[in-house]
Amino acid sequence: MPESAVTLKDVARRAGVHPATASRALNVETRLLVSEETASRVLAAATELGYRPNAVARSLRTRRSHSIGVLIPDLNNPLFPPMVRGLADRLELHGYVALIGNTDGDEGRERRVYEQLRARHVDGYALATARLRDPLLADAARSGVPVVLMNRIAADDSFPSVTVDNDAGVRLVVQHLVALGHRDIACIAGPQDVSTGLARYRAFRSAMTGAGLDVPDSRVTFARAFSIEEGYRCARDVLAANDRCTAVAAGNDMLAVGCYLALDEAGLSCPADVSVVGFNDMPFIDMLRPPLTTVAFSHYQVGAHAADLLMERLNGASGPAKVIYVVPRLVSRGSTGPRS
Amino acid sequence: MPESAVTLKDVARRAGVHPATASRALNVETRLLVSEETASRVLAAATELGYRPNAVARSLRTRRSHSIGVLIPDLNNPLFPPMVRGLADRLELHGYVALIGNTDGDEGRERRVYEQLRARHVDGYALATARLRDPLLADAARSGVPVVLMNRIAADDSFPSVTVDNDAGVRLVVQHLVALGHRDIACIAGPQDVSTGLARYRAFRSAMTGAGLDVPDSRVTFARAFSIEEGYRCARDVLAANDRCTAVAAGNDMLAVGCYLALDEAGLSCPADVSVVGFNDMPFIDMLRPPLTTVAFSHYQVGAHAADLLMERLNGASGPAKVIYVVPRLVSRGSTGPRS
DNA sequence: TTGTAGGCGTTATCAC
DNA sequence: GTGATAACGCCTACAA
Repeated sequence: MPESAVTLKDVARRAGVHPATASRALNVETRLLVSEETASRVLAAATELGYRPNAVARSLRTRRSHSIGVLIPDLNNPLFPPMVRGLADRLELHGYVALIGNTDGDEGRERRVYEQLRARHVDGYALATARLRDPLLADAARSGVPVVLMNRIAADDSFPSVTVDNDAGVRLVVQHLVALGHRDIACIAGPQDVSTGLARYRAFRSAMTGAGLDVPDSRVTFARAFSIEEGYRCARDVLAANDRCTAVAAGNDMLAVGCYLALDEAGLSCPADVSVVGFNDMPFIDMLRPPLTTVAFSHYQVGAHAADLLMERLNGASGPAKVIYVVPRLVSRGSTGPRS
Repeated sequence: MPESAVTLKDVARRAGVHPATASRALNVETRLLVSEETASRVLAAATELGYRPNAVARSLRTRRSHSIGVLIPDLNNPLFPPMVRGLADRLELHGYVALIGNTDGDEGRERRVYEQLRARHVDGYALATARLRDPLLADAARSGVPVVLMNRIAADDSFPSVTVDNDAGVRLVVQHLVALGHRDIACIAGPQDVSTGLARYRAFRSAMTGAGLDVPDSRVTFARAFSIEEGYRCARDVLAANDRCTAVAAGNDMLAVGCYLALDEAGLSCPADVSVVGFNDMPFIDMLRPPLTTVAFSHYQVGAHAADLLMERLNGASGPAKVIYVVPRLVSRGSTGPRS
């Protein structure tokens, strides 16, 4: 296989036409401008020479890089790889490639990666890092680059977004626990500056009220991050309050795992003493002991939908931003049982 | 506000110099060619205007894209995200960005993604997908693009590579099991067409022999993939052979997890009836029940080292290919116990 | 239907 | 030291 030094000019020469004609023949959009016969001659020459168009030169000319910047808060969180897969798979169908950046939830790093990607002239962004009020989003909006939000959405509906229906998910959680006889239910809420944290917390309060149950302040703690460590810390706090809750609704699976650790430490058994419910049904969470009851939805679909919304935008659609809510379902496993 | 349409020409005009001079002033490498005074004038103009160099145009001219293609067999496997992080973090220090492609272990897909990245003129590749004898590698070698291998290496040492020391790791495993009194040890080996599968299997045989222990064929099964499903299938086979092994050494953690399932199904307890050891110490594996005894090493470091080797190559180093072996250690957890 | 020409933004290579 | 000029590979009015 020869070096990819084969250029359009080479193909043209081989086919006995002008480079411009070769270009037209090779581009699907403009092929109809060229005679059937020369077109096939050019195509033949191209394959013979192993011609690969130079994407860089093309980008410079067309001002489209056919690449999408993707910002992920934490690629180590198993929730995100499937989302990235869904996004990248779908983008690939349209000839786009994803540039993935990890931000560690750090605002400065987020900004740096964003600018890096911008310098590479990505055609759009898919952000899984959105905070409810996010200066980065404001900038992005101003710059006019298409942006879609995954998993987390913004406070206003100005961006096309894909997220799980957090309200519905939390309702399922509370219903499940209530059906098992639980009335004293604690909440380990996620960070309140991102939509998933806030929406689930609010939904929890509202679902509890709807069930005629009280939520004293001592039964709510707020995690500063969706991490195992924070789940552990918060669960300890709740347990220390010592008001005998029989179930815990965690803001996501990571927090639930932290909760497991705290229960272990306190010598409490799950679900015999305390039931635990998570959110996300992330990979491997069913392998824990006990397997975690949680709210499931297709992470892959979130990414795939996000790609679709982005493609719409890139193709010039410009109506109001669509917000897609993926439907969740409760997966009942071993971490929840009847009230003791 | 539209894209930062501010170009080098704008900066030059504002600074009252020729674009070429502005270019020299802004490029660290060539700044010394320009007078101190004009340099600072150009820099000032650049910041005032918010100039961002156009990476695409620069690539076209310099034939360097400052991007690296990364091929991952399965991003959903928690082993890989930390490796990608290590790689990307290190690359970023040098102004490079990683384009990540997922291959699903599928050869066709792998080829497609590779070509896609090539069309984008990546400056090099980091491959975590290498088979021992890999046609893709042959092509890559011929094309002259720098390539490094992560985690899996090739049959010959012709590529700079980073991998865990599989031999040492497996020796630790066998020593550990033998010290616990086990003599009847089964092996669930990974695919033999990749280095991790083959090296660990061979090391197992050799370590067993070294310990004076026999390895009948009935105690070895070969997984067709490093997946939970295959681990389950293989473990069932081994158990069906019914020759009372008391320990299982799995080719990696995924296979070990599959082994857990088969043991559960057979009504056997781990570690009371059968001890299980994995390899990789992948994230979350310590949260299983029982927590898996396994061989640990820094996944992040593998990626980081790979980036370093790649940078060396990109900077023109051309000696024989270095192969870095990361040192493993055994992490003893709850899945191994004394021979029953 | 095909050829011509110009330029996307940057940098390398000349002169001055 | 700085300016001029010419590419890098491709696309697209416009002309023929």
